[in-house]
Amino acid sequence: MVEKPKWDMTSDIHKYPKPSVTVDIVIFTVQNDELRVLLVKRKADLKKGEWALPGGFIRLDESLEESAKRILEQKTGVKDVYLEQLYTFGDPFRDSRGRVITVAYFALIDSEKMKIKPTEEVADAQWFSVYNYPPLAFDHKKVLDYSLTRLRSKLEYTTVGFQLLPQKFTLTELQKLYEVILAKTLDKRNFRKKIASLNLVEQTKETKMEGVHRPARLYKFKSKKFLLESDVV
Amino acid sequence: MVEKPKWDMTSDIHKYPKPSVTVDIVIFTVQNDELRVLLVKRKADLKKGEWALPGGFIRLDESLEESAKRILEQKTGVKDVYLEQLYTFGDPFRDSRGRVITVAYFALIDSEKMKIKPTEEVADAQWFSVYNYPPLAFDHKKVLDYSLTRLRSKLEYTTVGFQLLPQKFTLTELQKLYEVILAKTLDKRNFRKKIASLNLVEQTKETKMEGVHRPARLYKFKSKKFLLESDVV
DNA sequence: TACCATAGTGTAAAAAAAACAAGAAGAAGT
DNA sequence: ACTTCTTCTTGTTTTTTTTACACTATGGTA
Repeated sequence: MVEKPKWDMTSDIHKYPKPSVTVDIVIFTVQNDELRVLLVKRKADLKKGEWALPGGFIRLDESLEESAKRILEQKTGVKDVYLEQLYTFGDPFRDSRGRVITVAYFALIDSEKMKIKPTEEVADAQWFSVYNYPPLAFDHKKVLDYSLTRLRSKLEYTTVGFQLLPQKFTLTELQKLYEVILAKTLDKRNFRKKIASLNLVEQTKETKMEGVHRPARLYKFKSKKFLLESDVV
Repeated sequence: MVEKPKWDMTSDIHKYPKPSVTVDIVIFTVQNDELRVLLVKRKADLKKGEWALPGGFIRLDESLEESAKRILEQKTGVKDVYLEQLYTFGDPFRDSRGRVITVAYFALIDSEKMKIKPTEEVADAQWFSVYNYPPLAFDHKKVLDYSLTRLRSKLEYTTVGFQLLPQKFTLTELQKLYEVILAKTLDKRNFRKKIASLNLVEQTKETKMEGVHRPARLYKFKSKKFLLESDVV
C-alpha cells in the first residue's frame, strides 16, 4: 500500500478563506420518447424533502471528475457513462449554510443501463420529464436549464446523442432520440442521409420487430473511441 | 451601510474538508498581428519567479465572476472587457501547497485598452505570443491550451472576436484578426460577404490611412448587446 | 392473400460556401 | 499632370450542403 502524498499545510495559501465545493450532476436519459432527468429528494438538514440534482461534497484526494463518477455511481448504480463538465456555479448566497461552489456535470445514460435496479441509496431518486419537474432546491433550476441548452447545442455538432442509445439500435430510434431532445421533427430521408455521411454507424445482421409491421434493421456504432473525438470544447 | 448577510456556520456542511479555490484568467489580445496572452511572474512563496496565468484566491463574499473581474483589474488595470468562464481544473495535486481548485476564465481585450500604462501591480506582467511563451507553473499550460481551442472554436460560430478590436476598425483589420487567431488565411471577398450577411457592422464616414495607398473605410459594431447574443453555451 | 403499419429509399430545388480577378483610390515621385 | 505604387473594394461562377418531398418494401396478422 502506497502512502498517499500530502500537501504543505504550512503554506500561506491556507490563510485564505475556503469555500465548500460540491459536484452536482444533471443525469439525462431518454425513456418513452421523453427526455428525462434524475432528481433526488433531499435528506440533509437544509431543504429536506425538496427535490434537487444529485450531488455531494468533493473529497480532497479525488479529482473533480472522480467525485462526479463516485456520486453518479452512488446515486444511480451505474458506471462508465458519458460525463462532461458543464459549468461552475458560485454565487455567494446560493446556499444559506455557507459559501458553496458547485461544479456541475452532465451525464448521459442509455435507456438500457438506466433500468438497473435502484439500491437503497437510490430509493428516493426519480426520473422526471425535463418539461415537467417539481421545484428544485438551490439554483438547480438554473443548472438544469443550462445543461439542457448545452445538450441540445452539442447534439447538433457532436455525437453525444449516441450515448443515450444501447449498443444496437434502429435508425428510427436514433432519429426519435434527436427529435425528443431537440423538440422538433426531422425528415426521415434527410436524417438517414446525414447519418450515413458521418460514417459512424454500421449495419448489423439483426433486425428488430417493434409491432405488427416490417422489422427494422439494427445498427451499431463503429467505434466507441470515435464518439468523443469531436467533443472538444 | 447594510450589514452583509452571513451563513449558518453551525451547519453540518462545514464538517466536510474544504479546498482552496482560485480564479485564473487567460487574457488574450491581438497585437502586431499576433495572438498574445498575458502572463505574470510569480511573487508568492511557491514557484517564485516562474511565469503563470494571472490569478488569485476568491473571496467568500464575491461571485466567481466578480473575483475574475477583480483579479483582471488588479493585473491589467482594465475593466469592462469580455469575460467568460472556461473550465474548472481540480486535480488533487496540481498545487503542492494544498488542494487548490481553479476556475479558469478567459478574457479578450482590444488592442487599444491593452495599451494602458502598467501600474505597480502589473509591473511584472508581460504579453507573450501564444506560440512562444516560457514554461508555466502548475497546470497552466493545460489551461492555456484549452482556452486557445475554445477561443478558436467560438470565433467560428459567435462574434467574440469583435471584442478584440477597438470601436472603429477596417474590414482588413477584422479579417486579419480572424486569420491570426485561426492561423489560416481567408478569402477577402468571401470574408466580407460573410460579415455583411451577419448584419452586425455598419460603415462610418471615416477612413483610415495606413500607408501610401488607398485608405480603408472604418466600420463600427451596430450594437454592443448584440455581440453576446450568440454566446450561449 | 389482402391488409396494416412502419421500414426503407432517390431526386430536384434552394441555399450556403468556395474559388477566383480586375478596377478604384489616395500619396508620392517625376 | 501624369505615372507608379500599394492596398481597398467589389461580383460571378462553381461546388457543396441542405431542404423539400412521395412511393415501394416487408413481415405479421386476420
